[in-house]
Amino acid sequence: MGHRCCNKQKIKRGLWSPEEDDKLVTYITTHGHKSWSSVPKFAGLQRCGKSCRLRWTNYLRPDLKRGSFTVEEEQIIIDIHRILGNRWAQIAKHLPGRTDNEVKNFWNSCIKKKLISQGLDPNTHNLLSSSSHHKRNNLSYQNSNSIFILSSQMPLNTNNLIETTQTFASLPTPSTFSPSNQYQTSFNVISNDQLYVSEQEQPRSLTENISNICSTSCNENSIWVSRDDDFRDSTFEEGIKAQVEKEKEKICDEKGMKDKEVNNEKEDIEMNSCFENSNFDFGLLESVLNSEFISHDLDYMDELAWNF
DNA sequence: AACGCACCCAACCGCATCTCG
DNA sequence: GCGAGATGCGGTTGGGTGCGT
Repeated sequence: MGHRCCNKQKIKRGLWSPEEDDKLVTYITTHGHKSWSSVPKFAGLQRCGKSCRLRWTNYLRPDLKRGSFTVEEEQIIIDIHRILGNRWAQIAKHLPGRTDNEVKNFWNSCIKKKLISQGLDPNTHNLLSSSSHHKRNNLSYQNSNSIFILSSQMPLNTNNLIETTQTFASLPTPSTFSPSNQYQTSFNVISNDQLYVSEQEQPRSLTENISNICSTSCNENSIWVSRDDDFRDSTFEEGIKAQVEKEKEKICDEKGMKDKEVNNEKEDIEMNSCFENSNFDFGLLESVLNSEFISHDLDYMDELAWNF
C-alpha cells in the first residue's frame, strides 16, 4: 500500500526518526515548502510529500505550542465545536500553536468523555437525558466544574414557541450591564445536581422583552439578561438576520468583495481584521445563536461559519 | 514478572477542493 | 472547460505506554 501520490517511490511509513526530522527541519527552514511533493526528494527523505507536510504541520513547526491544553483552550474548543461541529481545522485556527490533529485528538480522548459523563451529547451539546428537556426554564448544574444548561421555552413570535438550550461550561462572571437594560432572576439550589429557575420567579419583563435579549450570563446565584436597544423595534430573528446582512454588506463593500467566498489566506486575515474592527459584536451574536438557532435554522450556522 | 486491557496520539487513508497548464 | 496533480481536511488506525490484576 502507500499513498497514491507516491506509488512509484520507495516510501517509508510509520513513525519518524530524529534523523528524518532533522533533514526535514533543515530543508524547510532553508528552502521553505513551495511544493510538498518535491520536499522529500530535495530533503533526502524516503517519505511522500503528504507525510512530510503532516510531520511539519503537526509536529516540527517552530510555532507549535507544547503540553496539555489549558482550561481556557478547552473552553474555546467546546464553544466553537458547539457552533461548527467537527471542523477541527477551523477550531484550531482559534488556538494559536495548536493543530487540527491535536484538537481532534484532545476532543476524542478527553472532552468527549467529559461531556458524556456530564450527561451531554458531545455532538449536539444538549442533554442526553430527554426528561430534562421537558422542564421549563431550568438550569442544570452537573457538578462543580462543569456544564450548566439553561433551557426554556420562549415566544419567538405570536404563534410559535421556541425551545432553547444554552450551555455554559463554566459559570461566567456577570457582565457589567447598565441597570436599565438588565434583568435579574434568582435560582434555587434544589440539590447538589440541579438548579432550577421556576417560571414564576422569572420577571414578567423578561418574557415580554424576550425578543430583545442579546446575551445572558450568570454566577452562582443569578442569571443576568441584557438586551440591545438596536433590536428593540424588530423581532429577535429579524434583528439578528438584519445585523448579519448589514455587517456583511458593509465589510464586503469596504473590501470590494461582493462574493462571500474568501479563498486565500491573505484575504481571510483581512476579513478577520475587518470583523475585529467592526462595531458589531460577533461574540454576542455567537452567544445568541448558540442558544437560539443552533438547532432551529441551519442557515444561521452557515452565517456563523462564514464569520470564522 | 507476565499478561491483558484501555488509553493516547502520531500517522495514515480517502475524499473534497484547489491550482495550474 | 477539462484533467491531472497538489493540497487540505476529517475519520480512522495501530503502536507505544501505563495501569490493574
